[in-house]
Amino acid sequence: MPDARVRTRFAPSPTGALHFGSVRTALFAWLTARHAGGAFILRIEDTDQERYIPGTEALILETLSWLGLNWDEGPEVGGPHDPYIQSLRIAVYREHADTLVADGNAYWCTCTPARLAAMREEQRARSEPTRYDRRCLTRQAEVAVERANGIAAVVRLRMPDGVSEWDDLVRGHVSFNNADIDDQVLLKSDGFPTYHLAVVVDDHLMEISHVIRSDEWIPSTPKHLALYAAFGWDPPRFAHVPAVLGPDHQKLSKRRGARNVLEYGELGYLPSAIVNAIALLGWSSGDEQEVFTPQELIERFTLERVNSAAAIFDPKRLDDLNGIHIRRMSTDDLVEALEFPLPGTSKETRRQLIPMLRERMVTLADATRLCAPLLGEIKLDESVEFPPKKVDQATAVKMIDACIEAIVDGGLDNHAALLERLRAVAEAAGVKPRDAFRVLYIAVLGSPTGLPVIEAMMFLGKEKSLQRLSDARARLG
RNA sequence: GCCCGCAUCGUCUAGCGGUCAGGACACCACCCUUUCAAGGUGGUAACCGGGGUUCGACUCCCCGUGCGGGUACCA
Repeated sequence: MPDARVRTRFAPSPTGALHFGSVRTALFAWLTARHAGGAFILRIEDTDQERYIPGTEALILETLSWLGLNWDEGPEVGGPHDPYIQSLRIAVYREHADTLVADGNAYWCTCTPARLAAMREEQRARSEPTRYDRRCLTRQAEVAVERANGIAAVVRLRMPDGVSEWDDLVRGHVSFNNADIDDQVLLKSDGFPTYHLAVVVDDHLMEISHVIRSDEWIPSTPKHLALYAAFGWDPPRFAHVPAVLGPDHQKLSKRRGARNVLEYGELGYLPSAIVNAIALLGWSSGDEQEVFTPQELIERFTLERVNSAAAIFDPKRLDDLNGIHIRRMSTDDLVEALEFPLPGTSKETRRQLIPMLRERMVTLADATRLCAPLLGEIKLDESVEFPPKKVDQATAVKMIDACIEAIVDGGLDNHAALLERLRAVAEAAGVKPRDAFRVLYIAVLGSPTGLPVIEAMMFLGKEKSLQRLSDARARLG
């Protein structure tokens, strides 16, 4: 159902590069917007000055762009709700916090961190939930004096009584008893808002219709709902997507080695394959299709089909999908994509290589290894048996001599004739072609495996091929 | 401690009271084959445990267990 009113956002904090977990959340939000024909907004949540890591903001934009997750409003492109960087919107949050205090939905608090810590410790000891005891709420006149005297103060949400509940698009009905929920700090003593205040104010002001975020936010949602109610605003729909776990069953995190998604590009993974792989982490189409282009994903994706259980990322699955996406690429696109793994080659050279390469790459980087014997000299590897197993010296000599002879006679243009002639020699020697041909692979490529040998020789040309064959012939004695 | 969530092959998942529990990755075998791949065919492999509800539970309810998350003047 096209619905231009659907507005989703991805709101990362610039505290590090994006990993598969965060990118998947971004993807789900992007797909939801694109599926509906709505808008996708990017907002930078940099309200924590302590954790800010310079440069990561640029990294985030680069990652999303590389993956093709384009945003309609946000950094670089602007939009009607500019700025989209929270540290530039401090006045807005401050104003809203004042309103909350004026209406009695929030209050100033001057409790010290030390008192708070002691309080929580006692609560734990009594098996009670840890939450602010509202000491300052009962002494607001004194707090006002303290503030006037320059004592550090924060604004806390006055969590209402009752129950908080909502129908989560992936979880279904969720409810919390408000008595278990803390009076959250909304404005820190440094004047910056906490996430909770900023996210609600911005999501409302930016007209976000669907808040799609990771499920670690579930316990905070009652606080957000209380804020919407306090402001008199309609809350958005919520969709809490499950976590992505690493092979150790722990949540993906930078510490513990979760890779920066951009690194996958350097390793030769395609954006479309990565998008496909992470979409399948928690989402399924409902039929048996598992290979999707980004466009197909846009058509098929709905939040209702997102699974609520955490998923472990499987690199093998990405490899499989990457190979499939490479095989489905057009030759022109491959010519471009191969420039990085095959530096210094011409477009024409890459075009010639592609037919041999296409079915053999898991990542684009495999092209480097596979093409090395064709683009440079072969390296003699001591560990490569020559002649190979199941082939005796005499047969090896016959294969090489026959190959040299055939090339001298007929050149390299007639692929079929050359193949036929070599097969005949192998059979006459009583050796299976599969074994006998290994001799040629080692001679021409330096390895018993690799690109198809006749095609490789055609690429190398007559002179170079003959040279390698006679070098190998000499090694056989 | 307190609160919340999740639970099907090793992994990602389908399933929405009655199925031989399906697919994909990985793995194994075979076929194809100039190597390696790719492709094709087949195979091994799962409903966390215990109670209910029901004529009948993977499916609904409860308890337990396990795992994850929250519990901050971090997001």
